[in-house]
Amino acid sequence: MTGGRLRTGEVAEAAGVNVQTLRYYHRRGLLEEPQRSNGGHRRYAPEVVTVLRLIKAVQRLGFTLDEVADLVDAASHRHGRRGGGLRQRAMTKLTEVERRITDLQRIRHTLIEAVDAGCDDLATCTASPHCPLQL
Amino acid sequence: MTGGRLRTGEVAEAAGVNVQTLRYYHRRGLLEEPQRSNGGHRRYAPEVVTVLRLIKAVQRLGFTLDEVADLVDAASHRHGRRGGGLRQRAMTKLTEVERRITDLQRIRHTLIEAVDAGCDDLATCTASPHCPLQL
DNA sequence: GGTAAGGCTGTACCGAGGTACGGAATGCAA
DNA sequence: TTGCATTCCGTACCTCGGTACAGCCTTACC
Repeated sequence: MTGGRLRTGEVAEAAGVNVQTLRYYHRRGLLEEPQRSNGGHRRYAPEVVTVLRLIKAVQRLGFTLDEVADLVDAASHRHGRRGGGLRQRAMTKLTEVERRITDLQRIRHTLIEAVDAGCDDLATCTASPHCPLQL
Repeated sequence: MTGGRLRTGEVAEAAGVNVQTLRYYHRRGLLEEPQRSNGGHRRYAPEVVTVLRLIKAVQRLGFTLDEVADLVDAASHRHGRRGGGLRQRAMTKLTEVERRITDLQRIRHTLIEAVDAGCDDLATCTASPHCPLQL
């Protein structure tokens, strides 16, 4: 299991990210630097593709790259009660997401009211008594 | 109704925005330039405060400043079928908002699954068969 | 008239998550 | 060995909605 190392472009393609994004993730400390060829080109172990997909999956759950870096970091050198807290972090993120949902639902109701009010013009709508925008 | 003009700081304070924001809105074409004093200081009609509050209200509904500028523009020189379409734009924005809500709800479910799965560490969680993150 | 507060302009910066560019060096196949 | 594709690195740029700063000028009040 030591052969078959991948070059930057191959990794990027396999993981569905841009080559620049890969370099950016290295700079951000999300991804550790792989081996290099004699000429300095990166030679990735194939597993990095899974790591990238994991990063993208966690990101889709609403975690920022800083949070992802933290999580990945915790996961990599977990020894004796270091690393983890994933469950706690997911719960925190969950309440954040729920708050964003209720915000958007309030916005949704206001938009529905605006559509129902039927006025088609800002100036006349805001002047009317059933304008849903409170100024 | 020609007296009582306001200076920049007074308008900003009354509308609850930063002075710089006011200038920024002028640059963006959201707000038309008011009269000036001989020395070049802006002299606002008091109505601009309402306009600012309107902008903020529309923005809270999820419209970008470009869209707000468009709306304000349409409202100001509405003559013969120009201006309007507010209802249509609100409907479009409504479907956008609804899509964001369903996205967030999907994320919410995945987070709940992750919490329920109970694994506290990325590395072990992704290796387990009931990991909710599909890579 | 003096002086402090406030306003003027242009320009730079923030954060988040990338994306693009330029010029040089490397890798790989024919 | 030649030639083209790919990668290297540093740096600049992008969006969005502002915010901050510097250096000078105006206004308002006493």
